[in-house]
Amino acid sequence: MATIYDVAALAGVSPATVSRVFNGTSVSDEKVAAVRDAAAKLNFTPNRTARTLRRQSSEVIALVIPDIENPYFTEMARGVEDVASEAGYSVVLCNSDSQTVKEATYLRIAVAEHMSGVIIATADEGTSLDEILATGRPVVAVDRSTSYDIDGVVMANRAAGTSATQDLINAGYRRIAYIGGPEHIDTAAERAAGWRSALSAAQPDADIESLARFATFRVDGGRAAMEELLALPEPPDAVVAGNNLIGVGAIQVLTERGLTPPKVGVAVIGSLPFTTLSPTAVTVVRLPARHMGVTAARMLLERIGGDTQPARTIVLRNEVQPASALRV
Amino acid sequence: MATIYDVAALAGVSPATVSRVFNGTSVSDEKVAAVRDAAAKLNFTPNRTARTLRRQSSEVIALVIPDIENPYFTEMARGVEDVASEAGYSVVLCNSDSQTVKEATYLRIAVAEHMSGVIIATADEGTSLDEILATGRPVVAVDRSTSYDIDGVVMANRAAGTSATQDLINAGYRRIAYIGGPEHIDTAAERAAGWRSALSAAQPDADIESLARFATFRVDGGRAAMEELLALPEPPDAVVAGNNLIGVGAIQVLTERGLTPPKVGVAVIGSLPFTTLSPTAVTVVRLPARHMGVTAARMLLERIGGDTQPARTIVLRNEVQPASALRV
DNA sequence: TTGAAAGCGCTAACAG
DNA sequence: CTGTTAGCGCTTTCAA
Repeated sequence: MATIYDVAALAGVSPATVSRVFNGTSVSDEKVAAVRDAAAKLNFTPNRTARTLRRQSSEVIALVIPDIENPYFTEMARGVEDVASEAGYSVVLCNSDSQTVKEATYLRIAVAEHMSGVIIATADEGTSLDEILATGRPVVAVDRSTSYDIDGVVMANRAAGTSATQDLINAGYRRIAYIGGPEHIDTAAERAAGWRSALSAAQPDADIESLARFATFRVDGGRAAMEELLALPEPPDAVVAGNNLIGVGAIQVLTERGLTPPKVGVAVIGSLPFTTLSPTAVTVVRLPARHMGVTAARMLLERIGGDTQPARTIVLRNEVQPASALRV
Repeated sequence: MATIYDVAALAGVSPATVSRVFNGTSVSDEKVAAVRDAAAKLNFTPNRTARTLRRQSSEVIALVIPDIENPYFTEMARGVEDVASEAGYSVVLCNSDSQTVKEATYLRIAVAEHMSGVIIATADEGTSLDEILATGRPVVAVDRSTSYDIDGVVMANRAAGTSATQDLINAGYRRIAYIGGPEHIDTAAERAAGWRSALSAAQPDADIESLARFATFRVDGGRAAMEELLALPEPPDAVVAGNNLIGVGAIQVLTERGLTPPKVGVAVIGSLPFTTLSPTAVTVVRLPARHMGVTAARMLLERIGGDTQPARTIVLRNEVQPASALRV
């Protein structure tokens, strides 16, 4: 690979001038032309590693997510990527697999590779951001909030839980179960709280807690919990799914048993991007995942640019897309 | 951040010795201990940028895929990641969005960042690997084959097309349409060829081509094509979907019109990871995406390790999971 | 086995 | 506006 020295020699200028041309500082027009010519002739691409070493920062941001196979997070990733690449930044996608150990490894790499910032959907309460924050790098939390004083973007989780439940109540369902993610994840807890409040308001005397299940935020979690609920002496006639994958699992089990929605009512918090259901059968509380990514990326870029205002948390509203099929 | 010099000073050795400790070359036991102590005390992490600059290569591989929101590719990414991280490599996921321009940018970054190798599912025929190959870096093609003499891992696409179609024929369907990806993508062309041969063998006199549609490899592509097919004077009674997302789109349209499979027969090439259909309603030709990622990563790692055997192409077999629901 | 020293390619003072 | 120069932190000969 050609270096800045080769270009300088060919263009008859100093290496510093070549550097300046590629960094937009003032250089006379003729020299700019000469340098560009030479660079093109040599097929020169600046060596990013050297630049990074020298500058102590690179135009790369890390995006750490707990599950790369969840469309919710990939949709968010698209949002991040679009904003970042627009601004000349590349995005490195890191899959923590919900493990704080992997998370820590990626965070360490981010520092060791001089990345300019991090957007992270934390695995759980145990996530430590102390080290990365100590380096002064900006970090933005997405989807899940943290105990750190940093920027964040979250969904209106409690409201999502309430709307989902309310829609089912309005449709005439009575025994409305809830299947959520692990209780120690704040999004899961909030959504459950929304379900609880909507349901207990409608049915003050009902035994609500026996209808709650906490699973993993994955398809098999939803399946297992749904099976458990159906095995109850008095099974539910509807269910609120705490995220998209749980929703898929629950619907799969229902379908396999001939209880296809709306025979049993289903409301899902999160979109079902690849659903093959009739669009009117299930209530969906759309979570603006892409928008969350866009917002987070913008905030991070501002911080990278030197913005020092106090930490903000932005809460994104959801949109309810009610099931219109009649109950059977 | 602490540097190698800080550690050296604290441990009472030379920087070179510290480097050796972290690179596994021979150092006396006492010094190893001293260095490790000092490193721990200072919370030292080697600066990867500096190492990369010096070594002219880094333990990072790039994975370039055309659609990060397609579960097929994220499943593959998981396979790559698992193998790579096992071997101490990080994976940078790059989304080309099926655009050769974006692809070229990422390839250039891979070089400029001294990454050790690339696994790429090319956007289309127009993809140029000349530059990256000229740097001597190993490149492995996945999913789609290229015109270059490099390692590759592909699915048995033609066989997939045949099996899918044959299964529908066996189930008694007659007018079996095909919706595939863009014809200039070789996977799409091969799968179509499989459909064509199976169908023309079974129905030598039928006008097959009027039942073929070429769309994008996305949900909306599948939807549009399915609508077109249903608008035909003599609509098909079954359809083969060229990939998972096309399948989703086609099934959505059918469901919306009350033609839920198996009323109209559907065979999908690729898994439907988040399907909410009855598992017996649709024929699925499972493509081992994770396995493809694993295989590609292993091959790449071998090449990075200096393996110079002639380029290999590995073809992965699929597994047909027939619909068992009876035709209605 | 160990240390001294020379860069990897680039940027950013500092001079001019 | 332009060139000279000194490193960024690490690895790797080369000597000892």
